[in-house]
Amino acid sequence: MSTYDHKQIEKDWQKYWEENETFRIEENSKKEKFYGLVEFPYPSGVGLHVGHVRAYTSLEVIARKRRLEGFNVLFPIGWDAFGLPTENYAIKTGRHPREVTDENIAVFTDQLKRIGYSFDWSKEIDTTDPKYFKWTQWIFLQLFKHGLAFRDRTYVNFCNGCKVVLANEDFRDGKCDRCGSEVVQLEKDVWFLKIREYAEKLLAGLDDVDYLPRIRLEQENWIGKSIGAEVDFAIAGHDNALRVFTTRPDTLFGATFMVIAPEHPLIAELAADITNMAELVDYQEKAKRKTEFERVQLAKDKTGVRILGIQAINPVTHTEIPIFIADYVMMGYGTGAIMAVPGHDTRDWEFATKFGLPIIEVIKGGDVSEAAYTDTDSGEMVNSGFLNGMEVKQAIAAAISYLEKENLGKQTINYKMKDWAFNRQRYWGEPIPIIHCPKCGMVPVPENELPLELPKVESYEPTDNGKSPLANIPEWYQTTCPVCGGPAERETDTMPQWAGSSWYFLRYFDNQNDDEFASMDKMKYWLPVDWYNGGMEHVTRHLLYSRFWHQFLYDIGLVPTKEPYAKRTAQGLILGNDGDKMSKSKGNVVNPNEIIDNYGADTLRTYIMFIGDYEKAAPWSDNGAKGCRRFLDRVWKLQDIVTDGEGYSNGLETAIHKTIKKVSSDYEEMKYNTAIAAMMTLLNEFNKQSKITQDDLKTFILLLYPVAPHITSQIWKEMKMGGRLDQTTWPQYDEAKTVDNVVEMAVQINGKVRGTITLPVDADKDTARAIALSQETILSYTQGKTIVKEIYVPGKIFNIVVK
RNA sequence: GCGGAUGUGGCGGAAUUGGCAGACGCGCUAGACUUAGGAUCUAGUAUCUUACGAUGUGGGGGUUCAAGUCCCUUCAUCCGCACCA
Repeated sequence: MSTYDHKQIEKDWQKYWEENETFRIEENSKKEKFYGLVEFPYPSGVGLHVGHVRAYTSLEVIARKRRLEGFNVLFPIGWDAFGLPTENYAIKTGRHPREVTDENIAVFTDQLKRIGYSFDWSKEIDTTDPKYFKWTQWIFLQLFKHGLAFRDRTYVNFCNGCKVVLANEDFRDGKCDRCGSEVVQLEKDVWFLKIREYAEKLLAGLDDVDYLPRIRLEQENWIGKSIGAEVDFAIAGHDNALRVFTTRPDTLFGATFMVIAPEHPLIAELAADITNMAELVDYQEKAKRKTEFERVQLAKDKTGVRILGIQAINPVTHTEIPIFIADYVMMGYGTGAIMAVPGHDTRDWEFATKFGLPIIEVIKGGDVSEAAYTDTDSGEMVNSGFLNGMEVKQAIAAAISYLEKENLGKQTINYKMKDWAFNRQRYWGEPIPIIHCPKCGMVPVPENELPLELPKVESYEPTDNGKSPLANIPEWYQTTCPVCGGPAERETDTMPQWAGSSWYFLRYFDNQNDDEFASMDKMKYWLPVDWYNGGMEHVTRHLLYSRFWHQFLYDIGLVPTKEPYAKRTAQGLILGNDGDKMSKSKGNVVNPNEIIDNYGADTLRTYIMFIGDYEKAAPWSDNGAKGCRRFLDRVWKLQDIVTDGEGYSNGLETAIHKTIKKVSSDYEEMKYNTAIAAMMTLLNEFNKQSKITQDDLKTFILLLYPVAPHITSQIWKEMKMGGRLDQTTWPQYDEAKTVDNVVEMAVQINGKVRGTITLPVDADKDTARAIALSQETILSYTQGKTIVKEIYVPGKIFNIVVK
C-alpha cells in the first residue's frame, strides 16, 4: 500500500476537481436545487482566518452531501472587497486600492482552494467590480425613486483617526471600531435609507423563516418594537402642545414634570416666552459636545435645566407642571420628550429627587419616598381619578380610550431601530449615483450611465473636514444635470460597506448578466437561499439590511420571494489555545496554512468540525489537530485489512447502519463533532475485527467524504471502488438493522446498578427477572427482602424495588 | 437595569421521550516494537477507599422506582441590548 502523502494527494484532487469542473452548477436543470450560502469574506491582507474555515466547512459538508443526494447544488463564493482596511493600507503604502484588493483576493483564492472547498468558482463575484456595483447603484436608485433614500442634516459621528463619518454601529464606547480614535459629533448632510418603514415587515417576516432562536431574538431586540401612546400636553397660554411617547399611559396621573431632549425644537418655538434662554443654550452646547457614549454611559448623575417662563398642563389632572431639558432624553427615540413619572421610573425618580419635584404613587405596592416602584407589570391604580382601583392592564386600555375620545392622544407603536445611515466619506466604495443640480435638486444618474465608476486618481486620502476624497476632484464631480442640462455636481459620498453585501446572494447564479441584476427565471429556480451560515456578529445589521433590500425588491416585483434566506445558522468563535479571542497582539493566531502544510487540508477540516459544539466558542488545540491527523492515518490504513467478501461483515452490519443514520442526521443538525466521533467509533470497531469487506470500507469512505474529501477520494481510487466518488450516492440505512437484537441491560436494586444482564431486546419482564435473579450478586440484594415493585423498560432498564 | 444562554473528569466535549453519567478526542500512566521516539500498537485513566463500597453533572431543596435531564431556589460565567420613556 502507498503511504498517506497528504501534500501530493490534496494537490492531485484539487487539480482534478478544477479540470473536471466537478462543482459547477447545472444550468437549466430539472433536478431539485440546493442553495448553500456562506458569508463572503472581506479579503484582508492578513489572509484567511481559522474562523473562516469553521464558517465555510460546515456548509461545505452539507453541499458535498447534497450533491451525493442528487441535488443541483449552488455553493458559491465571492469578495466583499470595498472597505476601510484596504483603503488605509493603500494610503499608507502609496498603492491603489484596486491593486491591493486584487492581491488580497489572489491570496484568499489560493487559500480557499488549498482547503479543497467545493465552490463553483465560475460564479465568483466581487463587489468592487464595476459590473457588480453597477447593480448596487441601480438598486440604490430604485430605493431613491421610491422615496426610501433621503438626505438629512444631522449630527454624525466623525472619527478623528479615519477621517470618516461612522454609523452608530461602527463605534463603541466613544472609540472607533477600526482605529480606536475618539469619535466626535459633527454636523453634516448625509444619506439615510428608510429601513424603519420596513420595521413591521422585518418583524413579521421572521415567522416565515427558520433562523436559530438567538438570531431571531437579536433581530427582534434590534428592531425594538414597543407599543404605547402618544399624548399631547398643552403648554399653558399657548396653542403649542408638547407631544410625548409613553408605554405607560396608565401612569398619567403620576406625571409631575416633563423632560425634553436638549435638541428639541420646542425651545426655539417658544424662545420669546422663555426667560432663561442663555442657561438653556449653555446646556445645549455642553450636551452637543458629549458623544452619545458619554450621554448614555457616563451620565449616571442626572443633569438638566428647568425651562423658565413656560409650563405644561397635565391633561388628566389639569395641573401645571414644569418642563426641563435634560440629556437623558434622546431626540432620536419617540418624540424626544417624555412625561416624567417619578413614582415609577428610576430615572425620573433620580431627577425628581435632585430637583425637589413632587413624587406621586399611582400604582400600589412600593414606597415612592424611598425609591421608584417599578415592579408595575401588574398592580392596582391609586391617586388616579377615573383609573382608581383598576388593574394596570385595564388602566392602560382605559387611559388610551380616554385620550382618543378627548383627542389628547392615541395608541402608537415605536421602534428603537434607526434609519440606516447610508454613506461613507471615503474613496473605496460605490459612488452614490446622484447629481445635485441647483435648479432641479437631487437627480438620479440615468440608469444607462451606470456603473458610475470611481475616478482613477493619484490621491484618495480623506479630507479633514469630513468630505469624501472625491470632493477634491472637480473633473469627476463637475457634470451636467441630466434633466435641465445645466452645470451640476455629483454626490461625492460613497456607500457603506453594507451595501454590496445586501444583495450579493442574488448575483451568484447569474454573475455575467449585464441587462439585469439577475434574471427572474434563474431567481425563481434558485431562491430562496436554502441555508445561510455566518457569524453572530452579522445577524443584526447585515441580516436586517439585506432582508430590507430584498423585501423592497419583492414589493416592486423584482424578486420572486418575500424573504431571501429560508434558514440561517451561526458558528461559534475559535479562540486561541489560551482561551482568549485570537488576535495579533496576543500572538495566539493560528494560521490555517501551517496546518495544511504539516497535516493537510483534510486534517484541518476534520479538526475544525470536531473541535466542539458548532455553535459555541472553542479554544484551538494543536494536539487536537494532531489527533485528527492520527484518525486519518488510521483511516488510510484500513486499506490493509480489506479482504474479499460481499456486503457488510456480519459483526459490523448493525454498527454500520447505526453510523449511517447518526452521521446523516448529525450533519444536518450541525453536530459535526458527534458525527466524527461516531466515525471514529466505527473505525475502532473495524480495527477490532481485524478484517473488513470492501463494502464496509466503501460506506465508511462515503460518510467521511464531505469532511475529508481528498483522502477519501484517493482511497476510493486506490481500492478501485468504481466510478467517481463525487458522482456516487449517499449511503442508505435500514432502520430495522440499526437496533441490536441482543442488548446488555443494567439491573438496578432500589435504583442502584447492581449488575448487568444480556437478553434479547424484546424479552419480557419474566424473562428479565429470571436472568437477573440467576446472578448471585443480584440475588444477594433480594434475598430476605420483599420485592415490592419491578420496573422493566425493554431495552433500557430493569429496576427491582425491595423492602 | 432588561433580555438570552451556559455551568458535566486534568482539557475539548458526549448523553432520544427521565433509564448503566463521562461516548469520541486530547493529555496522562504502564507495556510492546525500536539504535532512537516527540512514530506506531496494546492496556488503563471521574473522585475517595487497601478492599467491600461510597460519592459524583456550580450550590441548596423537591418530584420520581429512577434526575445531568423535570420543578423551586441560589450562585457564577458568557453574549446581546441599554437613561428606549
